[in-house]
Amino acid sequence: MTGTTPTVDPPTGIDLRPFARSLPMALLRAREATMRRFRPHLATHGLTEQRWRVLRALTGAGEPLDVGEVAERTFLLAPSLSRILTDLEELGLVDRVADTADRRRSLLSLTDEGRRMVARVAPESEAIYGQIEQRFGAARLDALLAEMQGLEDALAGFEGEAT
Amino acid sequence: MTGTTPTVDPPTGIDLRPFARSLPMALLRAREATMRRFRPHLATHGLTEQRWRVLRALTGAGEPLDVGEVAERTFLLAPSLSRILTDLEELGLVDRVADTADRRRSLLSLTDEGRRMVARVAPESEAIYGQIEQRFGAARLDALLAEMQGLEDALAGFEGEAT
DNA sequence: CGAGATTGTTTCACATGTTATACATATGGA
DNA sequence: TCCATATGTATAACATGTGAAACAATCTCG
Repeated sequence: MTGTTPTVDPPTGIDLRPFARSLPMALLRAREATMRRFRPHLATHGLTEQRWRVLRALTGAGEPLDVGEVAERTFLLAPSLSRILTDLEELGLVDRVADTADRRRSLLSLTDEGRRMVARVAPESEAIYGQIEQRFGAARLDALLAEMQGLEDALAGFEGEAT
Repeated sequence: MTGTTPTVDPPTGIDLRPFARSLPMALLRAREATMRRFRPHLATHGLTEQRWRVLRALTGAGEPLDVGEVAERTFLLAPSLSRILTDLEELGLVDRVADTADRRRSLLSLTDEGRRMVARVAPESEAIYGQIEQRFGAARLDALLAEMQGLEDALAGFEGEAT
């Protein structure tokens, strides 16, 4: 390190926060450090992170969900989810039927094979999570999760303030 | 909500952490909540988040950087960075010259136009960051950044423990 | 009832993420 | 010198992120 200056001062004279103090970068790095633990495990089952999120959402629901509901729970954007559902259907893990009440909707549920996949993947996935929890500290992790929720809350809805 | 059960207990009998307690999901949501503030601003200048990261890295460096150095600082993978550099070169914002000492490397620097772009974008970008800091609390934000660094540290290097 | 607005989902177009591989240049010995 | 290996970067191939637009079914209100 070169000193205690909190911001860089490049030749252009532009005052710009260094990456080390950038919240988006910090969140990105932390997430990558975490996901690096899970990806290889999921890959051995032919699953991507996002496909796994969809399977998880349907597992936790206990009843068929429409696409919008799954999008919210998995935090996937509609175009991504649409493609992923096509794949999961072809893999025989997810079943999609039209909603009789509102034919714009399709209702999603796990197939038996989908449930077996979840049953195979979940234990090791939870074990990896347990390792992370142990390494970082369970209470500390809870506090971190709470603070991130606090950040979301703080940032929710101050759209047009800089006008 | 249905109760105080910390984990879902779906019909399959699979014990799986709900999304609300998932660290990867929390990091994803927090990052998205943050980036949602910056993306429209960057878009008005024709910049994506990643292109902006490259410009920032070169601004802060003060000297030409090779591609690997930029990849590390921006946390971009080599294939993504390679494509982005092609774009930034075509936009006239970044200059790439072969390293005479080691011709495998190319050295990257901002063009004058690149510096002008940074000078245009940086002030509002910092202003948005300031709003976030104010909303969430500066000290609280520092603490959150420190904890995420702690998470990275805790997760660094325990690759083959679950064998 | 019927045209217009709304909603759920998909498609398009382009940028990036991710892994594996190719390519060129460097480097370290036999 | 020459080969084997290592290193820096780029390409390939596929999956996802992102914003905009298309599409079909539904709703609303005159």
